[in-house]
Amino acid sequence: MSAARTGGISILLVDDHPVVRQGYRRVLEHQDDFSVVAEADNAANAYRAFKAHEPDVVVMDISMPGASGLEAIRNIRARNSDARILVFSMHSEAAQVKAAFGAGASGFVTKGSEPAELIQAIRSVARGEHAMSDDVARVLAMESLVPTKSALDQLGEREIEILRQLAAGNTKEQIAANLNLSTKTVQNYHYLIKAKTGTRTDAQLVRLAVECGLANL
Amino acid sequence: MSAARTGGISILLVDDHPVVRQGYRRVLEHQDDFSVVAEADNAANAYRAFKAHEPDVVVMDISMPGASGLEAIRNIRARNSDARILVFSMHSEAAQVKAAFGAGASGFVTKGSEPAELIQAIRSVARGEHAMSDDVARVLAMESLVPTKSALDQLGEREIEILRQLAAGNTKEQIAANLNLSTKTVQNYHYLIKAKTGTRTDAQLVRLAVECGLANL
DNA sequence: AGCTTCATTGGGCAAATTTCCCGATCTGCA
DNA sequence: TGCAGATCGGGAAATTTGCCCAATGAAGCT
Repeated sequence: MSAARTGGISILLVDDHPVVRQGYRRVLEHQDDFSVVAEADNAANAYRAFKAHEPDVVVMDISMPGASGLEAIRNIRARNSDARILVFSMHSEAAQVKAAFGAGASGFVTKGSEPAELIQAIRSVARGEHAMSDDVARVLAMESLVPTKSALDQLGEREIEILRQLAAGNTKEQIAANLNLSTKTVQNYHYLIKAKTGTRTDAQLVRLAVECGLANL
Repeated sequence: MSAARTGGISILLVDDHPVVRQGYRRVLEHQDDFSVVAEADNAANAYRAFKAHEPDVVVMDISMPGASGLEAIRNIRARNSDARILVFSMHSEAAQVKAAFGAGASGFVTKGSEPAELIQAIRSVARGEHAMSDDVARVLAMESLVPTKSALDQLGEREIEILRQLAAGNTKEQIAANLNLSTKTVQNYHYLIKAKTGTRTDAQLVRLAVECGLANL
């Protein structure tokens, strides 16, 4: 019997790790009014499963191989603009959260949250509300206080270009040659970029670039 | 009542994501003879929990922030060389599998495996056998047939660990603190790693680490 | 036009880091 | 027993960074 028809909440789980998926399937089904009606391990299957079951809530890990989870969100919303999708992610970068909501998600909970937070968030989005876990809210709140948009918006064109090349693995000499600048200028940009983005390490810079879609690894 | 005293298997779960941990806690406890006696969310707590409970099997995700899971494995084995530790990882890179077994793990299962594989592996290591999931076995088999010249093979364990933390974005000071080394030593390793892998830039190092499954981006 | 702003380009210089070199331990192993 | 290799760190010169500065040019506003 469908949970939807009994006043409960029917759920589609999307995560590429079977054990993990199976894991929180049990956590969720421990709630009497929850019913996991389907599972999917990638974006394409998520869309198919949604069409087949039209669940009340989709709980989705967006970091999956192949097509992006964001793509899956957009596809599902394109089909049913009333779909409730709760993103369940490892990370809580402001850019990722915004991208998820921008794609049509109704909620965002990190895997670092307590199970109770996930359960509560599912109930919220099922009611049509928006929800996010505490840590996500904190990150977004910080973001809104400090006028920092997408981390890239605070960078000029040249800075972005240099960040891109740095992330690509180019040395400062190569970048200077590529852009016809002095090594010193590239060095100054490197410093400025780190200052503006609040990163300490080059590795953090690479991660930032990848997150912002500047570099693909 | 302890599962150990009733002929069952007592388990310590180590994973830094509460929901995920809670998730497979339920998967495991669904087995009548399994009993999760403790949980931990980092390497240090894992060691403490092991001392306190002396479980039959430790199921551990080795990709955790701060001190490495490999370190935790070594610590636990140093205390009780009979400890059975089953690594439960996102990745299945040959180098990482070897490092885990080298550190004293009894088994290696990826999160991409079916729950049944995890359960079976736990039973195996509890009996004192070694175990690994099918995908891990396939990777290792390939490796033994065609010795993959993974860039990691030329690196020692310490070097790999330091590379991992560098790629994660940690500063040398943080790494030194995490591993209880002098900053100078970390510096020397950083230099050595770049020399051995032929990389010039930290960004290239990050890419290398990601390619080898050492870093999750 | 006159003014302010800001992106872009680089110099300077003290402080920090990197680069190589070296030796000391501590292993495992033949 | 003795060798090879991994691990750990010191030393010193070379290089880079961190942070200051100034000059230019292009908008943009009034």
